[in-house]
Amino acid sequence: MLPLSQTTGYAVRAMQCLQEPGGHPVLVEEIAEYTGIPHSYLSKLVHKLAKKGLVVARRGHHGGVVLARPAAEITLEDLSEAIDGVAWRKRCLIGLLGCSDANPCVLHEFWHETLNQVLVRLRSVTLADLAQNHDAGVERFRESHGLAEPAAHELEPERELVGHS
Amino acid sequence: MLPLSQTTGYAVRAMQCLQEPGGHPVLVEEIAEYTGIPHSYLSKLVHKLAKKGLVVARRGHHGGVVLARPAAEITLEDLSEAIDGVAWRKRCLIGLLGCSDANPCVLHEFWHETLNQVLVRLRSVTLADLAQNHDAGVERFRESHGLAEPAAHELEPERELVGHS
DNA sequence: ATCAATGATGATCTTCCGGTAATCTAATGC
DNA sequence: GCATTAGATTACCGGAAGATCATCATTGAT
Repeated sequence: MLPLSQTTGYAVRAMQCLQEPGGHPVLVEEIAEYTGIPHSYLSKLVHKLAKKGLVVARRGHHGGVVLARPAAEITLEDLSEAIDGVAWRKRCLIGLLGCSDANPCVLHEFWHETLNQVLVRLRSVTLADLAQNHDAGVERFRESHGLAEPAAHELEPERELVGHS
Repeated sequence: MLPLSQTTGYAVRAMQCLQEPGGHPVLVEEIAEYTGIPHSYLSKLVHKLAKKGLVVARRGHHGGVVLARPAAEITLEDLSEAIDGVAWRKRCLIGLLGCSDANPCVLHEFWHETLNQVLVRLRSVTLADLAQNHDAGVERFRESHGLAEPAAHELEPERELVGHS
Protein backbone atom coordinates (compact mmCIF):
# COMPACT_ATOMS: atom_id res chain seq x y z
CA MET A 1 0.00 0.00 0.00
CA LEU A 2 2.99 2.26 -0.02
CA PRO A 3 5.20 0.49 -2.46
CA LEU A 4 8.62 1.92 -2.72
CA SER A 5 9.43 -1.22 -4.60
CA GLN A 6 12.65 -3.14 -4.68
CA THR A 7 13.00 -2.04 -8.28
CA THR A 8 12.92 1.59 -7.23
CA GLY A 9 15.78 0.77 -4.89
CA TYR A 10 17.61 -0.67 -7.87
CA ALA A 11 16.93 2.54 -9.76
CA VAL A 12 18.54 4.60 -7.03
CA ARG A 13 21.63 2.42 -6.98
CA ALA A 14 21.87 2.44 -10.76
CA MET A 15 21.52 6.20 -10.98
CA GLN A 16 24.30 6.62 -8.45
CA CYS A 17 26.65 5.14 -11.02
CA LEU A 18 25.83 7.60 -13.77
CA GLN A 19 27.73 10.65 -14.90
CA GLU A 20 26.39 14.14 -15.23
CA PRO A 21 24.79 14.89 -18.59
CA GLY A 22 27.54 15.27 -21.17
CA GLY A 23 29.86 12.82 -19.42
CA HIS A 24 31.00 9.51 -20.88
CA PRO A 25 28.16 7.06 -21.18
CA VAL A 26 28.25 4.23 -18.66
CA LEU A 27 27.49 0.74 -19.91
CA VAL A 28 24.49 -1.10 -18.52
CA GLU A 29 26.91 -4.00 -18.16
CA GLU A 30 29.17 -1.90 -15.93
CA ILE A 31 26.32 -0.74 -13.75
CA ALA A 32 25.13 -4.32 -13.44
CA GLU A 33 28.53 -5.56 -12.32
CA TYR A 34 29.08 -2.69 -9.98
CA THR A 35 25.71 -2.83 -8.27
CA GLY A 36 24.99 -6.53 -8.50
CA ILE A 37 21.67 -5.89 -10.25
CA PRO A 38 20.93 -8.56 -12.87
CA HIS A 39 21.97 -7.23 -16.28
CA SER A 40 18.83 -8.06 -18.17
CA TYR A 41 16.55 -6.75 -15.50
CA LEU A 42 18.59 -3.58 -15.24
CA SER A 43 18.29 -3.10 -18.96
CA LYS A 44 14.53 -2.87 -18.66
CA LEU A 45 14.81 -0.62 -15.68
CA VAL A 46 17.08 1.77 -17.56
CA HIS A 47 14.70 1.77 -20.46
CA LYS A 48 11.91 2.84 -18.15
CA LEU A 49 14.02 5.63 -16.75
CA ALA A 50 14.83 6.71 -20.29
CA LYS A 51 11.18 6.82 -21.27
CA LYS A 52 10.55 9.01 -18.24
CA GLY A 53 13.28 11.38 -19.35
CA LEU A 54 15.61 10.79 -16.42
CA VAL A 55 18.43 9.24 -18.40
CA VAL A 56 19.53 9.01 -22.00
CA ALA A 57 20.57 5.62 -23.38
CA ARG A 58 22.47 5.17 -26.65
CA ARG A 59 23.15 1.92 -28.46
CA GLY A 60 26.12 0.77 -30.49
CA HIS A 61 29.80 1.61 -30.17
CA HIS A 62 30.48 4.00 -27.35
CA GLY A 63 26.90 3.74 -26.28
CA GLY A 64 25.74 3.62 -22.71
CA VAL A 65 23.71 5.63 -20.26
CA VAL A 66 24.03 9.18 -18.94
CA LEU A 67 21.84 11.38 -16.81
CA ALA A 68 19.39 13.46 -18.77
CA ARG A 69 19.75 16.35 -16.33
CA PRO A 70 22.01 17.33 -13.45
CA ALA A 71 22.06 15.01 -10.46
CA ALA A 72 20.96 17.86 -8.25
CA GLU A 73 17.73 18.04 -10.20
CA ILE A 74 16.72 14.40 -9.77
CA THR A 75 14.97 13.51 -6.55
CA LEU A 76 14.05 10.22 -4.96
CA GLU A 77 10.47 11.07 -5.71
CA ASP A 78 11.30 11.29 -9.40
CA LEU A 79 12.69 7.76 -9.30
CA SER A 80 9.81 6.39 -7.28
CA GLU A 81 7.37 7.95 -9.67
CA ALA A 82 9.22 6.70 -12.74
CA ILE A 83 9.27 3.11 -11.51
CA ASP A 84 6.22 2.66 -9.31
CA GLY A 85 3.99 5.33 -10.75
CA VAL A 86 1.66 7.44 -8.67
CA ALA A 87 -1.47 5.29 -8.52
CA TRP A 88 -0.63 3.91 -5.07
CA ARG A 89 -0.70 7.39 -3.61
CA LYS A 90 -4.39 7.59 -4.23
CA ARG A 91 -5.36 4.22 -2.88
CA CYS A 92 -7.44 4.18 0.26
CA LEU A 93 -5.56 2.89 3.30
CA ILE A 94 -8.29 0.44 4.15
CA GLY A 95 -9.06 -0.44 0.56
CA LEU A 96 -12.41 1.25 0.03
CA LEU A 97 -12.66 1.88 -3.68
CA GLY A 98 -15.34 4.48 -3.19
CA CYS A 99 -13.04 6.54 -1.03
CA SER A 100 -11.90 9.84 -2.50
CA ASP A 101 -11.40 13.46 -1.58
CA ALA A 102 -15.05 14.06 -2.26
CA ASN A 103 -16.12 10.92 -0.46
CA PRO A 104 -13.52 10.31 2.22
CA CYS A 105 -13.29 7.29 4.51
CA VAL A 106 -12.55 7.69 8.20
CA LEU A 107 -8.83 7.54 7.61
CA HIS A 108 -8.68 9.47 4.37
CA GLU A 109 -7.33 12.71 5.72
CA PHE A 110 -4.99 10.96 8.11
CA TRP A 111 -3.49 8.80 5.40
CA HIS A 112 -3.30 11.59 2.87
CA GLU A 113 -1.29 13.64 5.29
CA THR A 114 0.95 10.68 6.16
CA LEU A 115 1.78 10.05 2.52
CA ASN A 116 2.41 13.71 2.04
CA GLN A 117 5.01 13.76 4.74
CA VAL A 118 6.78 10.86 3.09
CA LEU A 119 6.64 12.50 -0.32
CA VAL A 120 8.04 15.75 1.00
CA ARG A 121 10.99 13.83 2.34
CA LEU A 122 11.51 11.89 -0.89
CA ARG A 123 11.43 15.18 -2.72
CA SER A 124 14.09 16.62 -0.46
CA VAL A 125 16.82 14.17 -1.43
CA THR A 126 18.55 14.41 -4.80
CA LEU A 127 21.03 12.18 -6.58
CA ALA A 128 23.65 14.80 -5.89
CA ASP A 129 23.08 14.35 -2.17
CA LEU A 130 23.66 10.64 -2.52
CA ALA A 131 26.88 11.03 -4.45
CA GLN A 132 28.49 12.62 -1.45
CA ASN A 133 28.21 9.42 0.52
CA HIS A 134 28.20 7.08 -2.40
CA ASP A 135 31.66 5.66 -1.95
CA ALA A 136 31.52 5.10 1.76
CA GLY A 137 28.21 3.34 1.62
CA VAL A 138 28.75 1.26 -1.45
CA GLU A 139 32.29 0.26 -0.62
CA ARG A 140 31.21 -1.22 2.65
CA PHE A 141 28.56 -3.16 0.86
CA ARG A 142 30.91 -4.40 -1.83
CA GLU A 143 33.43 -5.64 0.64
CA SER A 144 30.88 -7.66 2.50
CA HIS A 145 29.63 -9.21 -0.72
CA GLY A 146 32.78 -9.70 -2.75
CA LEU A 147 31.51 -7.80 -5.76
CA ALA A 148 33.67 -6.59 -8.63
CA GLU A 149 36.09 -3.74 -8.02
CA PRO A 150 35.09 -0.42 -9.46
CA ALA A 151 37.54 1.25 -11.83
CA ALA A 152 38.20 4.23 -9.63
CA HIS A 153 37.32 4.85 -6.03
CA GLU A 154 37.95 7.91 -4.04
CA LEU A 155 36.73 7.26 -0.54
CA GLU A 156 35.54 10.33 1.20
CA PRO A 157 35.61 10.29 4.95
CA GLU A 158 32.38 9.59 6.71
CA ARG A 159 30.08 12.60 6.38
CA GLU A 160 26.84 13.44 8.03
CA LEU A 161 24.19 11.54 6.23
CA VAL A 162 21.42 12.95 4.20
CA GLY A 163 19.02 12.99 7.11
CA HIS A 164 16.48 15.75 6.92
CA SER A 165 14.71 15.48 10.20
CA MET B 1 9.08 -1.72 0.71
CA LEU B 2 6.62 -0.15 3.08
CA PRO B 3 3.86 -2.65 2.87
CA LEU B 4 0.77 -1.62 4.68
CA SER B 5 -0.81 -4.48 2.85
CA GLN B 6 -4.32 -4.74 1.54
CA THR B 7 -4.91 -7.36 4.19
CA THR B 8 -4.03 -4.88 6.91
CA GLY B 9 -6.67 -2.62 5.43
CA TYR B 10 -9.11 -5.51 5.73
CA ALA B 11 -8.09 -5.92 9.35
CA VAL B 12 -8.94 -2.32 10.11
CA ARG B 13 -12.34 -2.62 8.49
CA ALA B 14 -13.04 -5.88 10.26
CA MET B 15 -12.04 -4.52 13.64
CA GLN B 16 -14.36 -1.57 13.17
CA CYS B 17 -17.24 -4.00 13.28
CA LEU B 18 -16.33 -5.54 16.62
CA GLN B 19 -17.74 -4.85 20.04
CA GLU B 20 -15.83 -3.93 23.14
CA PRO B 21 -14.53 -6.89 25.15
CA GLY B 22 -17.47 -8.49 26.95
CA GLY B 23 -19.97 -7.49 24.29
CA HIS B 24 -21.90 -9.91 22.13
CA PRO B 25 -19.61 -11.80 19.77
CA VAL B 26 -19.90 -10.79 16.12
CA LEU B 27 -19.95 -13.55 13.52
CA VAL B 28 -17.23 -13.72 10.93
CA GLU B 29 -20.05 -14.14 8.46
CA GLU B 30 -21.60 -10.85 9.54
CA ILE B 31 -18.32 -9.00 9.27
CA ALA B 32 -17.78 -10.49 5.84
CA GLU B 33 -21.17 -9.39 4.58
CA TYR B 34 -20.91 -5.96 6.07
CA THR B 35 -17.43 -5.21 4.82
CA GLY B 36 -17.40 -7.16 1.58
CA ILE B 37 -14.30 -9.07 2.61
CA PRO B 38 -14.36 -12.68 1.38
CA HIS B 39 -15.61 -14.87 4.21
CA SER B 40 -12.94 -17.52 4.14
CA TYR B 41 -10.14 -15.06 3.74
CA LEU B 42 -11.50 -13.03 6.61
CA SER B 43 -11.62 -16.14 8.73
CA LYS B 44 -7.87 -16.58 8.40
CA LEU B 45 -7.33 -12.91 9.02
CA VAL B 46 -9.35 -13.06 12.24
CA HIS B 47 -7.39 -16.09 13.31
CA LYS B 48 -4.16 -14.15 12.88
CA LEU B 49 -5.54 -11.30 14.94
CA ALA B 50 -6.57 -13.80 17.60
CA LYS B 51 -3.12 -15.32 17.75
CA LYS B 52 -1.72 -11.86 18.24
CA GLY B 53 -4.08 -11.28 21.13
CA LEU B 54 -6.08 -8.49 19.53
CA VAL B 55 -9.38 -10.35 19.37
CA VAL B 56 -10.94 -13.42 20.91
CA ALA B 57 -12.75 -15.85 18.64
CA ARG B 58 -15.08 -18.59 19.87
CA ARG B 59 -16.58 -21.41 17.87
CA GLY B 60 -19.92 -23.10 18.13
CA HIS B 61 -23.30 -21.79 19.20
CA HIS B 62 -23.21 -18.12 20.10
CA GLY B 63 -19.62 -18.01 18.99
CA GLY B 64 -18.07 -15.11 17.15
CA VAL B 65 -15.42 -12.50 17.59
CA VAL B 66 -14.91 -9.76 20.17
CA LEU B 67 -12.12 -7.35 20.91
CA ALA B 68 -9.57 -8.69 23.38
CA ARG B 69 -9.08 -5.23 24.86
CA PRO B 70 -10.75 -1.84 24.68
CA ALA B 71 -10.82 -0.18 21.28
CA ALA B 72 -8.96 2.78 22.69
CA GLU B 73 -6.00 0.50 23.34
CA ILE B 74 -5.66 -0.89 19.84
CA THR B 75 -3.71 1.24 17.38
CA LEU B 76 -3.24 1.05 13.64
CA GLU B 77 0.32 0.04 14.31
CA ASP B 78 -0.91 -2.96 16.28
CA LEU B 79 -2.91 -4.10 13.29
CA SER B 80 -0.11 -3.47 10.83
CA GLU B 81 2.27 -5.40 13.02
CA ALA B 82 -0.16 -8.27 13.52
CA ILE B 83 -0.71 -8.73 9.81
CA ASP B 84 2.43 -7.58 8.05
CA GLY B 85 4.93 -8.11 10.83
CA VAL B 86 7.88 -5.84 11.40
CA ALA B 87 10.54 -7.24 9.08
CA TRP B 88 9.88 -4.64 6.39
CA ARG B 89 10.80 -1.85 8.76
CA LYS B 90 14.36 -3.02 8.77
CA ARG B 91 14.82 -3.45 5.07
CA CYS B 92 17.24 -1.10 3.36
CA LEU B 93 15.49 1.42 1.08
CA ILE B 94 17.80 0.63 -1.81
CA GLY B 95 18.02 -3.07 -1.08
CA LEU B 96 21.59 -3.39 0.15
CA LEU B 97 21.72 -6.58 2.14
CA GLY B 98 24.79 -5.45 4.04
CA CYS B 99 23.04 -2.31 5.25
CA SER B 100 22.35 -2.05 8.99
CA ASP B 101 22.62 0.40 11.86
CA ALA B 102 26.23 -0.60 12.29
CA ASN B 103 26.89 -0.51 8.56
CA PRO B 104 24.53 2.09 7.14
CA CYS B 105 23.99 2.90 3.48
CA VAL B 106 23.77 6.48 2.27
CA LEU B 107 20.05 6.58 2.86
CA HIS B 108 19.91 4.54 6.01
CA GLU B 109 19.38 7.37 8.46
CA PHE B 110 17.06 9.20 6.11
CA TRP B 111 14.86 6.19 5.61
CA HIS B 112 14.89 5.16 9.23
CA GLU B 113 13.61 8.57 10.20
CA THR B 114 10.99 8.50 7.47
CA LEU B 115 9.61 5.19 8.63
CA ASN B 116 9.64 6.42 12.17
CA GLN B 117 7.44 9.35 11.30
CA VAL B 118 4.95 7.01 9.70
CA LEU B 119 4.98 4.66 12.66
CA VAL B 120 4.41 7.48 15.10
CA ARG B 121 1.33 8.42 13.16
CA LEU B 122 0.05 4.85 12.97
CA ARG B 123 0.53 4.62 16.69
CA SER B 124 -1.50 7.76 17.24
CA VAL B 125 -4.75 6.39 15.84
CA THR B 126 -6.83 3.86 17.79
CA LEU B 127 -9.87 1.83 16.91
CA ALA B 128 -11.85 4.08 19.21
CA ASP B 129 -10.89 7.07 17.08
CA LEU B 130 -12.22 5.30 14.03
CA ALA B 131 -15.51 4.42 15.68
CA GLN B 132 -16.33 8.09 16.08
CA ASN B 133 -16.38 8.51 12.35
CA HIS B 134 -17.34 5.01 11.56
CA ASP B 135 -20.91 5.65 10.62
CA ALA B 136 -20.31 8.76 8.61
CA GLY B 137 -17.42 7.29 6.64
CA VAL B 138 -18.69 3.81 6.07
CA GLU B 139 -22.26 4.80 5.39
CA ARG B 140 -21.17 7.19 2.71
CA PHE B 141 -19.18 4.41 1.15
CA ARG B 142 -21.98 1.90 1.38
CA GLU B 143 -24.47 4.23 -0.18
CA SER B 144 -22.27 5.05 -3.12
CA HIS B 145 -21.70 1.37 -3.74
CA GLY B 146 -24.98 -0.17 -2.96
CA LEU B 147 -23.38 -2.60 -0.56
CA ALA B 148 -25.47 -4.95 1.49
CA GLU B 149 -27.18 -3.63 4.51
CA PRO B 150 -26.07 -5.43 7.61
CA ALA B 151 -29.01 -7.65 6.75
CA ALA B 152 -27.40 -9.21 3.69
CA HIS B 153 -28.36 -8.36 0.17
CA GLU B 154 -26.52 -9.91 -2.65
CA LEU B 155 -23.80 -7.96 -4.42
CA GLU B 156 -23.97 -7.16 -8.06
CA PRO B 157 -21.31 -9.11 -9.87
CA GLU B 158 -19.96 -6.52 -12.29
CA ARG B 159 -19.55 -3.56 -10.06
CA GLU B 160 -16.10 -2.81 -8.82
CA LEU B 161 -16.00 -4.11 -5.32
CA VAL B 162 -13.17 -4.20 -2.90
CA GLY B 163 -10.97 -7.15 -3.57
CA HIS B 164 -13.03 -8.64 -6.38
CA SER B 165 -11.62 -8.61 -9.83
C1' DA C 1 -25.03 -38.26 23.00
C1' DT C 2 -26.25 -35.85 19.22
C1' DC C 3 -26.57 -32.19 16.08
C1' DA C 4 -26.20 -27.76 14.29
C1' DA C 5 -23.58 -23.53 14.51
C1' DT C 6 -19.37 -21.54 13.78
C1' DG C 7 -14.40 -20.84 13.50
C1' DA C 8 -9.98 -23.31 11.71
C1' DT C 9 -7.33 -25.29 8.16
C1' DG C 10 -5.35 -27.12 3.88
C1' DA C 11 -5.30 -27.42 -1.17
C1' DT C 12 -5.59 -24.89 -5.05
C1' DC C 13 -5.98 -20.98 -8.29
C1' DT C 14 -4.73 -16.34 -9.91
C1' DT C 15 -2.10 -12.28 -10.31
C1' DC C 16 1.84 -9.52 -9.86
C1' DC C 17 6.69 -8.74 -9.21
C1' DG C 18 11.34 -10.02 -9.60
C1' DG C 19 14.39 -12.44 -12.43
C1' DT C 20 16.47 -15.22 -16.64
C1' DA C 21 17.48 -16.19 -21.29
C1' DA C 22 17.23 -15.68 -26.08
C1' DT C 23 16.67 -12.75 -29.74
C1' DC C 24 15.97 -8.33 -32.20
C1' DT C 25 17.53 -3.66 -33.49
C1' DA C 26 20.21 0.48 -33.72
C1' DA C 27 24.79 2.90 -33.79
C1' DT C 28 29.54 2.93 -34.87
C1' DG C 29 34.15 1.69 -36.95
C1' DC C 30 36.35 -0.29 -40.55
C1' DG D 1 28.04 -2.66 -46.46
C1' DC D 2 29.47 -5.51 -42.94
C1' DA D 3 30.85 -6.81 -38.43
C1' DT D 4 30.78 -5.49 -33.84
C1' DT D 5 29.01 -3.32 -29.94
C1' DA D 6 25.68 -1.96 -27.39
C1' DG D 7 20.65 -1.30 -25.68
C1' DA D 8 15.60 -3.01 -26.59
C1' DT D 9 12.26 -6.53 -26.65
C1' DT D 10 9.93 -10.79 -26.08
C1' DA D 11 8.84 -15.06 -23.80
C1' DC D 12 8.98 -17.50 -19.98
C1' DC D 13 9.90 -19.12 -14.93
C1' DG D 14 9.17 -19.00 -9.81
C1' DG D 15 7.59 -17.24 -5.51
C1' DA D 16 4.55 -14.37 -2.60
C1' DA D 17 0.08 -12.35 -1.70
C1' DG D 18 -4.69 -12.37 -2.40
C1' DA D 19 -8.63 -15.20 -2.85
C1' DT D 20 -11.69 -19.47 -3.19
C1' DC D 21 -13.44 -24.00 -1.97
C1' DA D 22 -14.00 -27.92 0.53
C1' DT D 23 -13.44 -30.04 4.76
C1' DC D 24 -12.24 -30.50 9.67
C1' DA D 25 -12.79 -29.44 14.67
C1' DT D 26 -14.94 -27.33 18.54
C1' DT D 27 -18.68 -25.47 21.17
C1' DG D 28 -23.24 -25.21 23.06
C1' DA D 29 -28.25 -26.40 22.96
C1' DT D 30 -31.29 -30.06 23.29
